[in-house]
Amino acid sequence: MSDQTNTPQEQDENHIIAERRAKLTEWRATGKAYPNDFERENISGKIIELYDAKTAEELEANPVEVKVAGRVMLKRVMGKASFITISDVGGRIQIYVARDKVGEETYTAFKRWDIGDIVGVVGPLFRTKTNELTVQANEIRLLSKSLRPLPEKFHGLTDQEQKYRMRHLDLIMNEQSRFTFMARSRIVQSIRNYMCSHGFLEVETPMMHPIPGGASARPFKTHHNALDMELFLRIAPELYLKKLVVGGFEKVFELNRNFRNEGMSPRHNPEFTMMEFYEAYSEYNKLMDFTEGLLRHSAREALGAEVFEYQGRTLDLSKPFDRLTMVQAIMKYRPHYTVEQLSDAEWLRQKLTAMKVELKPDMGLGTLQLLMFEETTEADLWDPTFIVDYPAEISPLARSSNDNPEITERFELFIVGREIANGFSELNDPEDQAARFMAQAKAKDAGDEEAMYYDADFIRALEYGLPPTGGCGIGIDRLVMLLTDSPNIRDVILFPQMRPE
RNA sequence: GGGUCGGUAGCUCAGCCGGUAGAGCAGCGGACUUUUAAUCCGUUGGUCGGGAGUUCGAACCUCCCCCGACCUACCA
Repeated sequence: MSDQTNTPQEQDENHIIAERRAKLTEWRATGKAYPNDFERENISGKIIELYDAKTAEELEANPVEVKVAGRVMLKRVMGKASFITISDVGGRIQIYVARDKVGEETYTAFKRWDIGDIVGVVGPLFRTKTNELTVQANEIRLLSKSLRPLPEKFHGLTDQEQKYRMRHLDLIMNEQSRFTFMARSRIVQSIRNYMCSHGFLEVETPMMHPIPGGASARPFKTHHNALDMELFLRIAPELYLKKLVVGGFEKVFELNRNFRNEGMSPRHNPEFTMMEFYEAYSEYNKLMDFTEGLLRHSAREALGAEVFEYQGRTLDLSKPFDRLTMVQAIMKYRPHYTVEQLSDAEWLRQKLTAMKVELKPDMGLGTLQLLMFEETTEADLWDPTFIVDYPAEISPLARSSNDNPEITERFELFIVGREIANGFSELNDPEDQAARFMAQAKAKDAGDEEAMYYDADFIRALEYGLPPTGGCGIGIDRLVMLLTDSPNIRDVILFPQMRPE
């Protein structure tokens, strides 16, 4: 396909692959290789669910014939009879293959098939001496030849890098990985259900933006040939979603990818999944209530529990989440600091400088408090905690507090020391928003690469009138990490970004 | 960016004080009609991540580089 694709000559070949290729050549010579006319009718897990309670006698009295297919995971040949274990989407099931049943020719061919091959089997269920529910093969066919050997059958694939680079192999070998991604699917489904059942409309807004907006982050750039224009992969859907609220879709959500051209870490992937929702006539306190409910719902759907273990430590989503300002949070977790100190910009400056935090001269009290919070407390917020009242200067899209123009009606939710969600009462005053954009544009000119652009199109939309609105984004990958006990974001992304091999 | 650990057969891993490479699984040949990581006998696989150096001799010691994991920092 592309230049990067290995040609057959370049592919790593070894004697095992050569041996399997030779078997494939034999197979081609004897008939149709890779047939697609096997009609699979049963799934292993379902068979076990339906018939595992049946005794050997019952199965003999009322034979149950099944047609199963799957990948050969284990193979035990004993002369004229063999056992194999095959794996399909429902799990694993054992097959008994006896020469007397399948015939001499098939049995001889079967003995040359390899672990990793995909086979189709037809026959009745029975119980072995050790009482394992097993399919007695009356027919067995090779459906797909595997040219590459699977990892060692007992230890499986353990190399983290290989698991990420060859997810297909990871999924073949590791039950845990299959479980994680099935759980991810259930979590995403449960979020959709929750949103839809609360009257939200799911929408899709552009991934390619002429002006990247809605967050403070560096974007990926691309180019549209026909329009001969620069485009950016979106860093957030926020501005488009608010336009939809202007348009009268009062409750909308979008569950999809964002792209940020920044560092990678166990908690950051360049493309990640976010669920953003907006609700007219809501505000940040109501959003926090709703977000709590949503997280409990997905925990129940995914795990059946609101209290569970994360990385060996209990995580309890059932209790009401703490709601603290940054100063309150610092004082709760670092009681040796006083309100007076934390309200004193000069004191904070000195303290932060001593902690080797880089400060800019124009940083206000709120930003200094935020830095202090990040430095001392953020990582310790294991139990779910909403941090509220973010400084206006770093929240250019959020509505200012009615009591104090320096702070906004904004929250971030922290769980196990990580940011999981970010929400606020939306800034719906077009003139205020225009002024905030101006300040951002100025910061960008001054060299702040993450500052926002002035988005005239968005201002024009606000000028038609955005109702009072609350909006929130939830990091889906990080939520899935919590609910699947995964320590690394790459464990919950099927094909995480990797350096080229 | 910094720190720690690692890269040896297709896979999982040993390899001590420097003496030129091992096991299990997989593969190949053989035995075996109820096995469970089947077992038993025999057997084929290696640019020891790459390069330079020290040495009579390097998987092992030194230096440089590449790749990865984890921690940390940065970045949201």
